[in-house]
Amino acid sequence: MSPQANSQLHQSDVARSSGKSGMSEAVRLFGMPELGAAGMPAERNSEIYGESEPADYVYKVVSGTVRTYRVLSDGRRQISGFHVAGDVFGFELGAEHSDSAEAIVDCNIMFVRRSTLLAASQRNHEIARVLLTMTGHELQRARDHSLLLIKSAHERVASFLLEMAQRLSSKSEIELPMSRQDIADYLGLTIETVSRTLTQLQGEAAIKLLGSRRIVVRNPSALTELDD
Amino acid sequence: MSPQANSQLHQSDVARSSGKSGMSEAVRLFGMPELGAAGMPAERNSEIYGESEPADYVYKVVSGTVRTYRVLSDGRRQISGFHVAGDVFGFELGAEHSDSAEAIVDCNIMFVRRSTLLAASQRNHEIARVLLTMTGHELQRARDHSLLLIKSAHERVASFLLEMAQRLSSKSEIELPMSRQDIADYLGLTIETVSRTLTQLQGEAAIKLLGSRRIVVRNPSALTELDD
DNA sequence: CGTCAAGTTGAGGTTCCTCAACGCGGGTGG
DNA sequence: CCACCCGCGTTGAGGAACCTCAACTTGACG
Repeated sequence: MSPQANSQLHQSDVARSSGKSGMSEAVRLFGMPELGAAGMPAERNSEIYGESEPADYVYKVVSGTVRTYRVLSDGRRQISGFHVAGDVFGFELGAEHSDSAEAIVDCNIMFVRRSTLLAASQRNHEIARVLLTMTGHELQRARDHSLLLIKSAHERVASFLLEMAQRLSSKSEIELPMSRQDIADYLGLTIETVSRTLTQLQGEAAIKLLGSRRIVVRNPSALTELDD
Repeated sequence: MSPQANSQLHQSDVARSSGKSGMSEAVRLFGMPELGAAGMPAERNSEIYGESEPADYVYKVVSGTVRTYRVLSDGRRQISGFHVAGDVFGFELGAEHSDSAEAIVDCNIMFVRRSTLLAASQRNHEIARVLLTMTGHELQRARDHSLLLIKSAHERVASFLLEMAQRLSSKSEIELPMSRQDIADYLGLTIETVSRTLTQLQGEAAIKLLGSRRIVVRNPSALTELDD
């Protein structure tokens, strides 16, 4: 599925994204009238773009959560990142996407043409700077993810919970939009190991499970010790 | 160790870097007179910059091989990349380096001030474009590295050999500049597992070991099958 | 020829995966 | 309204992959 001209949301609807600290530059970027950003809904589990499709658009999450992932020939899937409101995804340097993107829950998405963005960056230094900063942030996240993958299962789950607590909740209670399978594929573990580890963390009084997707961080320092 | 004004190599000495396909843009970048690139030697195992030091310089390998890495609090080390002649490293968006860099063998290194580079990119669209492309390449490599880390030991070692064969040799014979410990820390394995896996690959007639650092790829397709 | 770092090999242990059964909850149809 | 079903999650038992610890080998260099 590629974005069509039938943008079913008005810009005014999608412009009030949450835009957490740090990434607010990307919010401004999509708000620039010269880029002609449009909006569209993406329903749960629908594909936004696929690996090796032409990378003609760059996307921003307005609401909901998106996963980007790559699959190996034998079907193993690695989720390279979760993208929440305010996050930009799908920006590539090559002509084709190197990963796929799917909505985890019903989402609202904005998009701009990549060619428009690149052309604008030739004229506008500010846009060029934001593009570089965005790519640099992605690089940072990719490296953090690599570092995550050399840790033990306990440490990976703890790091994941801290990351999610920081990114999608202000309080200590986390509402996870993704399934155990998504978490497992992000952490390079199996769903059973993720489940067992969460149970263990609860046993250590580090967290409390309120239903499978609601988690309270009870003892953040216990998680932080596992994180670094 | 930070680069000093005492550039002990003339530009003419260091300008003839090998500059393999693709990354040749970076070569041109360091050749631009307005950037005032300078050169320096870096001897085997010496630090080029350290984690959380100010990221005042951007570097390019002229000759030799460099490792960049991060360490966890308990001493585990992850090598995020090996950098050979023509590769750029040490470019950060933040004020501080997020990894460390060391020369694996005696190297010649060029460097430019980051502030000079960023200032130049404001005036020169070509430089801005090269910076973005460079960062994008790094992003691609970081993601490939993440994907590597979810594979089995066999697959990781095979992928590593293919990567090295492609990057630092034209023939099928590879001369590895790095130790087993470096390889292990790059692949998220132990030296024993790396050693055993190489022995096994030799047993499967996929490779031939000529001394610990010289390897002949005997059956590339056997490695490629493990790679994707 | 001796020394020392680097690499290899072996034995045993730990972590995580695999396969399987069971539990829970939300939706649908009788 | 209840019963059933089905996807999702949890728990258990056993096995495979990789790690740890230790001994031995190799090769480079004085």
